[in-house]
Amino acid sequence: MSEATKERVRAAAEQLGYAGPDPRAASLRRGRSGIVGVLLEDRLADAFRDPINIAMLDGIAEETGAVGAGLLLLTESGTELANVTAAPMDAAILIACSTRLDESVARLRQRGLPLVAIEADDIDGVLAIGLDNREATARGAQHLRELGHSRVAVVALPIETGGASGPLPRDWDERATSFTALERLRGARDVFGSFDGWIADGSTIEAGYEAAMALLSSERIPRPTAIIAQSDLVAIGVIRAARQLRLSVPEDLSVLGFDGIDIAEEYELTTLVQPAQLKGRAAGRAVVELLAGGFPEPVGFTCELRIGATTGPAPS
Amino acid sequence: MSEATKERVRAAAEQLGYAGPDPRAASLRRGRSGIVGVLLEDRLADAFRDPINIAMLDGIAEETGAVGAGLLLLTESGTELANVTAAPMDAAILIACSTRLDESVARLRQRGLPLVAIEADDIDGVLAIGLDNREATARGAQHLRELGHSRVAVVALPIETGGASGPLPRDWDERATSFTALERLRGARDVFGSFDGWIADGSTIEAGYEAAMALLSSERIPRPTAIIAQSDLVAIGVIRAARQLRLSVPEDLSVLGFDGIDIAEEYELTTLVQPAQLKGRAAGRAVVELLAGGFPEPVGFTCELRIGATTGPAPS
DNA sequence: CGATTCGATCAAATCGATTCGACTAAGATA
DNA sequence: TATCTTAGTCGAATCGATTTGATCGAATCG
Repeated sequence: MSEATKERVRAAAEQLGYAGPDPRAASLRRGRSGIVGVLLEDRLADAFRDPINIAMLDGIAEETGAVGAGLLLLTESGTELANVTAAPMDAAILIACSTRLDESVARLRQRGLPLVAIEADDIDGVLAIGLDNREATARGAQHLRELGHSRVAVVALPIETGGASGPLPRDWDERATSFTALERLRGARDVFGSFDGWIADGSTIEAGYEAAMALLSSERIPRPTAIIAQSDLVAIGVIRAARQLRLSVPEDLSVLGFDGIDIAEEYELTTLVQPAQLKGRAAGRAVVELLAGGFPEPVGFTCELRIGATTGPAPS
Repeated sequence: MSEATKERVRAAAEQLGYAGPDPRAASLRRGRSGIVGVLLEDRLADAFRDPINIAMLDGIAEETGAVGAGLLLLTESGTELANVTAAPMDAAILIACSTRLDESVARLRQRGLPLVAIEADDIDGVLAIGLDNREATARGAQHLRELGHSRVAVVALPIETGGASGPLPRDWDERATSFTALERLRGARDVFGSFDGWIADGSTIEAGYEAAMALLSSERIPRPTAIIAQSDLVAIGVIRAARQLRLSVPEDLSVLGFDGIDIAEEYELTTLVQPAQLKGRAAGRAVVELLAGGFPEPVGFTCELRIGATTGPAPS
């Protein structure tokens, strides 16, 4: 096209007040909107309070951003089911969703969207990005056992959406719908058989504090010598509760975390370090491949046990 | 419609493999996609590292989610300019964007989208959600002056996109494009006239630590008796650097923060508490109103000076 | 009983970019 | 010179839901 013509077109567009090609029309015709949905279980503030989720999201953004796709945040709460149905996205990434029963996931599948799930049950047609939650927790538990601990308690992440915090029910294996929490519980059981536990209100320091207070000052159950926390934030809360109760860590109480977030290093937390950003990147890359018509393989990541200063020999 | 007909339709849809109404087509016809864009200056991981942004985003989500709109995350980096142009959104919220010159903002305006800017220069047709950055900083600075400080230094947030960390240039008033950093610098100038300063690498503890190390161990400039940090995270970094250098806070060095994030309370930080979530809510509500054809008013929020344990009388 | 109205049903036009096919013109080759 | 490419233009069909206007039947009212 000649430069003069270009200019003439530009001028005409200007005069007519043409605001540029309408993305809506383009996406209808092309069948692509350039949007990848990210479905989060929690409400936004909760989801982003945990550095793990942020790292994952960042990994996702890195890969999807590279092909010019935007990230649409979707939460399952309330009226937003409409959102899941009506959002013009090309694919979706499910983060920590209870995929088994969930209605929104069903809708997404029904729409025929390529789906990638991070840490979820295997589902037909949904590409899984996994983490060895169970084995990793077992490894951490084994570490505690080797230190002589036998009376351990678990502070679990919420095991079902909308569930309240409180003592971990005996039948958690049947009741839990949150995949990650469930797998980590199983890992603890693999080593210790049965144990007491408390469900925290989320992956936050405060929730960990509350839970540990309940566990450590209960008259109903004997005080554990070690606590397996299902996240580092929770573990930090546990440590604070112990301090509050004048228990020293690790002399009186050993604390095991999960995640390996930055702040855990300051506390010299013994924890299971997971590659959160890589997980996100893998999910992002999988989505990109799926959209390009490829057939990406499921990916599984493993955690590394990092021994810090919060676990020690069981008190005699 | 009769129940029988309904069922017949449903069956037919099932048989034809109809995947539900196509949101792309609906959004073309209706002229609405149900998506609100959120334009962030930083890359995602940086933006979400600061609890302030998360709180804001949560506030936004609360209001936009209530009308069934999803949030599309957009960053200005690299190839994503295409994104800003091609994303099918109904409106956009600009967070901490350098609105004056920015190309992406120009594109958004050109597209005729309703725009809401949080903490930005006034622009025609862009609804402003403001914060009294300048006055609040001045109030904090005044507090320091009343404590007898005269040699203060500022650790500033990045004053331009892509700018490196380093000493604060004398001509910051002309060079800065980041509205928030600029206003807070002006607030400090209102009270102290001139001062030394260092530009941090972002709103993180590490960046604050680096900056304070540079400021406090410099041989070029006399050691300040107080440091004005432009965010709480930075302030915490400053405190750590002071500790590292065996300076006690507030005896040897007073530290003033900004934001009032949760973690600041643990440090008993003297800081300017801003209503971050309200800011987000206001922006969200404004967008909703704009989309409904209303004419919302600009909103301005104010910070509250919370005096903690990190500021004290200047050493004699 | 005829006329009016209300509701339901259906066909057609619309949103705006993209893509496909046809057609034209200019240049290259036999 | 005639034919065949190649490039470039242009009109028309398409994506799929929504909305409007028209048509029809039934029920109500005078």
